[in-house]
Order: sequence, then C-alpha cells, then structure tokens
Amino acid sequence: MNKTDKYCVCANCDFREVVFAHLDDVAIQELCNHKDEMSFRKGEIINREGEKITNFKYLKSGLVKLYRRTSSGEEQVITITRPFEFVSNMSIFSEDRYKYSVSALEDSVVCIVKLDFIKGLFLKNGGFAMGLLTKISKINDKIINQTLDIRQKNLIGRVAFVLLYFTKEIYNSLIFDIPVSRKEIADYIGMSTANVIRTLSDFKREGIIKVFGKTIEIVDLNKLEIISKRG
Amino acid sequence: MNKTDKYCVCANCDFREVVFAHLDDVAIQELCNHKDEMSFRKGEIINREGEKITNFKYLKSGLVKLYRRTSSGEEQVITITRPFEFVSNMSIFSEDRYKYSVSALEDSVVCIVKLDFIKGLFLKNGGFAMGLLTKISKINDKIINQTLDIRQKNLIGRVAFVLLYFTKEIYNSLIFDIPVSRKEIADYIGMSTANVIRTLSDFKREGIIKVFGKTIEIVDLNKLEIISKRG
DNA sequence: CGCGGCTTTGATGTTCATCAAGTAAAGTGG
DNA sequence: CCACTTTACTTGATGAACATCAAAGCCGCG
Repeated sequence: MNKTDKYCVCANCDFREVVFAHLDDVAIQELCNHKDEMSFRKGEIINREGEKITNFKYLKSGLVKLYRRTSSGEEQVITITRPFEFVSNMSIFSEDRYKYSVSALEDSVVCIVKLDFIKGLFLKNGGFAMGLLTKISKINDKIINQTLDIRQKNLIGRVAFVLLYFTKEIYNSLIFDIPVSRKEIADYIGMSTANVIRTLSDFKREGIIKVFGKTIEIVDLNKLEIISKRG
Repeated sequence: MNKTDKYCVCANCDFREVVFAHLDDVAIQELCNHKDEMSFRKGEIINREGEKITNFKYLKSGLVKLYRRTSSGEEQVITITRPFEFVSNMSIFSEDRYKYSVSALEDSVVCIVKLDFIKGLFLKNGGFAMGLLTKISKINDKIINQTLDIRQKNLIGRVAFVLLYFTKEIYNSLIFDIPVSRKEIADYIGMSTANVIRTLSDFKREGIIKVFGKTIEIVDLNKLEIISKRG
C-alpha cells in the first residue's frame, strides 16, 4: 500500500486480469506508485456529473449505480454494476467532464489512477490498449443492450427483469437484500414508483417472490423468466 | 483505386482526419492496399445481426440505420447516422459477431478494411489506438445519451425530437425529404406507427410543420424545441 | 414517542397502443 | 402505360396500460 513497499499489492489484485493483464511487473510497480485506494460508504458519490475527469477509476469491491439528472430534475439510472464490470466512467476518453454521476449502493472501494498515467500506458503498450478498448466496448455494449431490452418490455416485464438482474448478475443468489429503494428501481426501468410497488405486490400475491422489507426471495425463477421474456 | 496506383486515394480521404490522423504516408499506402470500397443502394443491408465480424467498416457517404430485431420479431432502431459518425459497427472489438444490423437509408458508400489489419495498426501505433478509442467512445456515448433522452420524453416530445434530429444533425436544413417510413420512426422512438402519424398530423394542424408526402418542412423550429425539451 | 421518510394500496384520469376501415402511393406484370 | 396488387399512410373509436394523486401504514432514528 505504501509507495516504498518492496512488494506491490497491485501485482496480486484480481483486477490485474481484467485490464492490466498486459502489463509486466515493472509497469505494475509503476501503476502501484500512481494509484490510490478510496473507500466510499453506501450513498456516497464517487463521480459527479459535470466534474472534470482527471482519474481513471475502477471498482474493487462494492456496488454502484451510474445515473444522470434529467432537465426536469429527476434521476435516470443508467446501470447498476459490480466490480470488474465498472471501469471508471465511460467517456473518460471521449469527454473531459463526467456526463454521468456514480454513487455507491453498498460500501465500496475504488482504485484511482491518474488518467494521464493510463493514457501514457495506452500509447506505449498496444496489448494494454487493446485490452482496455475491449473492456470499454463490452461495458458500453452491455449498457446499450440493457437499455434496449428494458425499452421493449412492458411494466411487469421490466420489474421481472430487474429482479432477475439482481438475482443472476449481481448477487448470484435467489435470496438477497435489495440495495436500492423502490424509487431507484423505478428510475432504472423508467416507470412510476407506485407501479413498481404494485407489480412487486402482484408477484408476491401470485407466489412468484417473497418480500420481507428489503429482503427479496425469488420463489419461482422460471415464471419470472417467462414474464421477463414475454414482457 | 488500384493496388498498383502510385498515388493512394486514401491520402486525401476526408475520413483520414477522423480516425487515420495518426498514420504516416507509408501506413496510409498500406491501408489503401488493404481497403475496399463498396456501394449499397437504399434499403440494402450492410451488416447483418449474427454475422461474423471480419472487417472494419466506415461510412464514406450516405445514411444508415443501426437496428436489431427483438425476440418478438419487431425491429428496434438504435440510431440513424451520417458518415464520420459511423465507424463500423460498435462491438468490433468486444464481440466476434454483429449484435446489430446496419442498412442503408440512402445510397451509401462504405469503406471496408480487414479487421486484422486495423488491429495490427492499433497494437503498433499508440496515437492511432487513442484516436480510435476516442471515436468509438464518442459514438457509444452519443447512442446512450440519445436513448436516455428519448426514454424520458412523452409521445409528442419524441416526435419533436426526431424532427429536430433530422433537421439539425442529419440534413442541416429546415426542409428535407425524410429517409425513413413512419414505421421506422416509430421503431426508433419506441411508439406505435399510428401515433407517430397522429402526432405529425397534430403538428401540421398547429402550423409547426408542413408535410408533402416524404418532404417535411419545419415552420416553427422554436416551438418544436420547446415541445422536445418539455416532452 | 413522535417526526420524517419510505412504502403500500385504492381511486381516478391521461396517455398511449390496438383495431378497423379507408385512402393514397408505389410497385408489378401484361 | 394501364389495371392490379401490395404496401404505406391516415383517421377515428375503443380499451388497456400506466401515471398521478391522495391517504394511510410502517419503520428507523433522534
């Protein structure tokens, strides 16, 4: 953790495989000297829309949401994502200011590297550049796909989609504590809070899910899949 | 145009500024030898969803739409774009098969370069890599933003948005021949064909636009902007 | 224990898709 | 070039899907 450490912690970081696979030990050591780790508590903002982009950030642990504020002041959630899926904000290479905000949905740890350093690596190391481009492309693809998928669904299909998303992509478990409010779900899938709740109640009534406050258990995964697809 | 030509046409291509700015004359000559130009007539398909990606393609002239087919068989238009905005399909670096189809809305000319050659350049030339990443990021950003913008609008706001998009981004003129059917507009902004038409008729009745078949004239740009924003 | 925020449910009205039926336009084959 | 067919466009009527509003319950926190 310390700059004078003989052994660099970055060398063993799980993230190394994801974007830093093409860096040799010297480069990793250098990365280590340029990086900073920061903790964010649930609810804290990691990036703020409009702020100047000076760092390359990636999520080491935790859970975050990417969102923006519409002209009318409402929040629009773009995606919710786990470590390794979230490599900084997109647009670090296309914009000089953040277009979206990022905040922590669970306590999170973020690695922060000066953007100039990353850009330097990018220019020098073709393999690293390719890896990073691929990663960024995948993230963008995923967001676009998700948004298009949601758009074509009706209300109950969307709620089913969100439940499946948390079960399969985020928690990998049929029972989980949902890290977002009902309103945030609504902002994510583009519908009113009241109707999100109503739909959840319907699912509960039909025995598809069980709800205890923030804890949700998927009882009939299959039925949920069908609703999401047909939606 | 011929591989033995002393003078390479790529050297003077407008596109050179856009993604090939960092290539010297030798590399450009090489590019020239690896590239192919292809014409597509209005309606023809340039890339097909699911097909293997083997080429890097960019639009030299014309107009295209990027779209996919939903599980229920309907078309979902992702974006409509002019030359220089469309650098191949996205996902050339993240997928090995096209996720979306691209077809020509007007007669179009596409430049085709073997993807391997582009990847080679990318690995060797940091400046080129950075330029390409930036370009791809911008395109992705634009699509995501557009999709989010559309999502938050109501029906009439969306139709106003499309009209403004054609006027300002595509044709740069208050009067233009709309290159898409009413149904395609509907697939683009996610609403029914009947309601697109109805809304256009409303705009016509209110004197905001004039419509003569495929030709549309924006009469009251200001009012359209207001409707789009408020939508 | 009481205040404020999140959640839940019902009632109501708006927005929008769908259906149907008709018109215009654009291909198509003789 | 004209009759025929097909496809795109248009409009109205209807109902479904959804947002909004309002009121009440719940839960955590000072």
